[in-house]
Amino acid sequence: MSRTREGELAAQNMAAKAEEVALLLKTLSHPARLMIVCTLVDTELAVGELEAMLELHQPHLSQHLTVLRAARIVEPRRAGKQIYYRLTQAKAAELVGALHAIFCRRPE
Amino acid sequence: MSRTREGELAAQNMAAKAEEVALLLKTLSHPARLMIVCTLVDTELAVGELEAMLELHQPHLSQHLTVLRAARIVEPRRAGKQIYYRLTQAKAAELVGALHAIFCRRPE
DNA sequence: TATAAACTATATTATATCATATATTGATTT
DNA sequence: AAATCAATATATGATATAATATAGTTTATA
Repeated sequence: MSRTREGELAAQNMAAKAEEVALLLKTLSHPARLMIVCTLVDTELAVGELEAMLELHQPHLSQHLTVLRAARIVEPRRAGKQIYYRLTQAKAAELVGALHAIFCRRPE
Repeated sequence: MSRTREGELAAQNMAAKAEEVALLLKTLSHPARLMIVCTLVDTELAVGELEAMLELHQPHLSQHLTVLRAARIVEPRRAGKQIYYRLTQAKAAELVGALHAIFCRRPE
């Protein structure tokens, strides 16, 4: 295979992967959504609990949860009047872990 | 300090940090910009080289480089007619490394 | 001054955000 | 079982921001 043809393929593979990852980053690139995902990283929480912890207005929170649900980053479970959310994507959880390690560690 | 006051502080600290990180994610959440940053992760490259590797139209690429420059993720160095770009933020580089580890590893 | 490399401006179109108002769903009381 | 309440979701609309193509501009060298 010619070198330029190889380059085209490499660019296309990279573009496909970049599109997938960029989409996830975009979904997480709002402070509220990032906080939601961070808060859910090691526990399931009801909407009302998130609301209290993050100090977000209810419809606003709900709208962001809708975005995260659509992206399949988060999944709801109904229990009576309340709806509990948890992370569903291992990769998203790993990413949050990495972000925490990079940006929230103590500066040496 | 009261428990609710503590909670407010925690929420505010988290919000401040989330805003910073979300901004970075947002800057990287476009496929072209993500590819640019990935490509620069271990080498400096001229605009023309990026153009060829990523198969992007020149003004399009240049506009994305402008965004990355404004975010101080990338820095230009002029050498004659050409302008070489390189990463300047250790944290951004670490993030790209983490993304690579999470999303580009072979599935087991 | 002509050319190559890269940047900037402009205009169009598409998306995202967020507040307010309204709807749904399940539990509780009468 | 109808009315009510509490928890959450959805709809709507106003405003802001982002993406991208085309055209024009700058800078450096030959």
